[in-house]
Amino acid sequence: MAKAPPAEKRRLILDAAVRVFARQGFHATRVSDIADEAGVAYGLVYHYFNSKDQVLNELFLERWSLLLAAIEEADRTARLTHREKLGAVAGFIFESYRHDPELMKVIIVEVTRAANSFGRTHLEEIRRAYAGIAKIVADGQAAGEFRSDIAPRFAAQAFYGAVEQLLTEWIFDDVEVAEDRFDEARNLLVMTICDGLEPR
Amino acid sequence: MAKAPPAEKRRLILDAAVRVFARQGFHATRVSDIADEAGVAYGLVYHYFNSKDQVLNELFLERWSLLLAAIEEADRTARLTHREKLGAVAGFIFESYRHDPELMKVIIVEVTRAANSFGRTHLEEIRRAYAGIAKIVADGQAAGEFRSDIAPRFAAQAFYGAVEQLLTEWIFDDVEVAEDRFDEARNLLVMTICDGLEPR
Amino acid sequence: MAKAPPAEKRRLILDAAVRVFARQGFHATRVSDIADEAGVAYGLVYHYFNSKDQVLNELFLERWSLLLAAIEEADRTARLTHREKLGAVAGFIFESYRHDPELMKVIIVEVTRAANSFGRTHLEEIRRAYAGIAKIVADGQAAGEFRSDIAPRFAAQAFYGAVEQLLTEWIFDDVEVAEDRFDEARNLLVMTICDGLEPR
Amino acid sequence: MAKAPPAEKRRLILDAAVRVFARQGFHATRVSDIADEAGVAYGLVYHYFNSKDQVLNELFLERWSLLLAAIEEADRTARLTHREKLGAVAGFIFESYRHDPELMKVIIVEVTRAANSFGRTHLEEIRRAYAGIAKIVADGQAAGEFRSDIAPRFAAQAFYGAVEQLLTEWIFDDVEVAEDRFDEARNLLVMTICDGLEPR
DNA sequence: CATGAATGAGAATTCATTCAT
DNA sequence: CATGAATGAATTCTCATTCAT
Repeated sequence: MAKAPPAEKRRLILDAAVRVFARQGFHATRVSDIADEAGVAYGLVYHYFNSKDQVLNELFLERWSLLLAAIEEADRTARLTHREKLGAVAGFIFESYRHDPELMKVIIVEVTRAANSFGRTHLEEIRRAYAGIAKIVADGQAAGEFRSDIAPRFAAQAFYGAVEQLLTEWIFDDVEVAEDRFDEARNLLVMTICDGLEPR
Repeated sequence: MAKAPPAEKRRLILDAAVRVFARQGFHATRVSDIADEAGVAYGLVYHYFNSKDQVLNELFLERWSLLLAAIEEADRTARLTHREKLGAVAGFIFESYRHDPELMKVIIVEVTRAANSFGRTHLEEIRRAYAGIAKIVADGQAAGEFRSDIAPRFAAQAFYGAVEQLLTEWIFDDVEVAEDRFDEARNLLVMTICDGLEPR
Repeated sequence: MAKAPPAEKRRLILDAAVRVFARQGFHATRVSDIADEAGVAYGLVYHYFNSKDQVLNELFLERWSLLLAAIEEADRTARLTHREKLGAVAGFIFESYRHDPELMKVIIVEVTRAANSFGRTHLEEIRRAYAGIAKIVADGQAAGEFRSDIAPRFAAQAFYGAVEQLLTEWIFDDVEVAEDRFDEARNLLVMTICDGLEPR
Repeated sequence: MAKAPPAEKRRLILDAAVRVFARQGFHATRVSDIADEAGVAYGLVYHYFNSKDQVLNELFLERWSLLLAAIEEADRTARLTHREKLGAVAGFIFESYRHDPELMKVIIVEVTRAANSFGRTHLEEIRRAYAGIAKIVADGQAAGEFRSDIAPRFAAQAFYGAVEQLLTEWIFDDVEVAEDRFDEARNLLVMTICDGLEPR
């Protein structure tokens, strides 16, 4: 009989933390809330993590590294146009929300939008994503696919800001997002940013 | 001799709160920090406000009502194209940052992007701004100025999200923003959202 | 035109204090509550009184001195039997409640029954009443009207304790006491204490 | 080796609270006083109790339930006359004081006589005791042992009031009560209430 | 690994009292 | 006399973190 993976409770705690962070926010969450939600003893959280902060850090980094990888992959995929690459990035983010809305809520609300706390801590990681998007834009410009009078970095900000704002609305709404909204959001977003609001 | 305005210290406290909230974040700010910064006694904060929360609420509402007014005014100004109306809105927000970056930092970081705390409290007010922008878009569509296959509400989100993301970058950077960046940001943003990234 | 008595507001404050002390208790009453109830400015309370404590002290002493006088008068009134003298004392107390239940509530709850605060402060005054009642009992014993195997001091305690307990019940009930209950209480109390529960 | 009872410190805190409440009164007692007296850390008080109030509530209920049981037992004991039953009740209360004067002080001063705070909270429990005594009187009347022209409830109030007043005197005196005073008090009290002050 | 009792620094809030006008 | 702004000490309760078992 295979032995159970030694640290399955670690995962239990991380997953529970996502749920309570999403529900109450990081600040309003006590360590005991996490333990209760996970069904483990108070002290076990400190057995696996050094602090409450570290739990959030880990959740963030775990997910954010996937985003960075997705951006890089989009960037590397030669058969895609640059517009399609931006679509792939937006699609990955919206898919992430579809897959685990609570985790995405926590990451956005508690980290990427928290300029005074975790946002600052992870600023470098966060900006790596912006840089990745900016690179796609820059390459698109070099290929003549995008206009060149908008700085890539600026375009990346506008793009990412629009994406996050849509997510934020879903988060605020606090209702299940209909399945067809995810693809729609990706398509509309690419359309808006690449084609613009004015008719061609 | 005219009597001194009765509640000048109230203003002193509000202004001091902006500075410390901007510097340390709302959560990390103790009421005594506000009092110290304002140069008044601890208890006076509670003489004028019921709680630390109320101080932030008041700061937010004070400025947000100006934004709502600006959006409405842009909406009402007949001589402007709808593209120009969006430019006016973006311009007002960037100007607000130029005028008082600390206050804008506080409002964005602690309220509009704080979905678990004050963002929720002021959700209605916040959405009033989105609705105002969406109305401009809808009117632009009706006038044939904007394409009609992007929902106004969606476009408003993308627009506002892009604006706020740019502000957030300035906030994170924590360095004085050069004067010419404000107009540039407004123009580029309108260009991006209205014309799109792809060349025409 | 006769000038208004100079310190009528002092009275206003005392009377207001009775009402709020009765309603909320001394500890839960803020000085501002008293001022509000009296319809005067915050600081005026401190113009007339040195402290919140002093307000209560004055209310107590004002009323308690009347009780002491009543006990003495009963004691001095030669035409009364000693049983009638006790009746007069009980009657005065119950009448006091009829006349101003809020004041009596404050005096009993906040002073005579508050062994850790004002009860201790006014212990001497309070005991003066017990001593007065004990003297009536002692005289009754000397006159052969009361049995001599119960110490006067002890009898006085039992008597006063019974009286105060009845008042406490009225206080707890918090409903208007029917008019006929006052005389009834006095008569029954004298009957109980003087004749005893067992049939003669 | 038997494991130490898990919550012995809980008891330590309760006992310490009795001492400090008795010494300083509930209001003048800070939670840190309790912790210091118990020799435990500040926070441990809040580990076991939700608030300072709850500590007092628990002390009260713990002991008051014993009183209620004692009254019921007296009521049930067929071999006793009703006079003896009253004697048993008074005896139990005086014994309680002998056994733990500090606890009785706290209960009387902070609860049963505190009409504006804990007295109100525990009114129902307190009145259960009065009702129990009244039942003994009523049964005594039915048995022809007591006169029937004094309402049982009234008699119970007078009886309990007399008992509590005697305790209050001991409390105020703040000196050790001589051993022989407890039995004497019970006997005299029964004599006073049942036989009356007037000679038979 | 697992438990949860124990610790104690920290922060918000209250409110009696003072004082300048 | 009258006002109410200003002061700041005092105290409760919270909760992250430690640690003995």
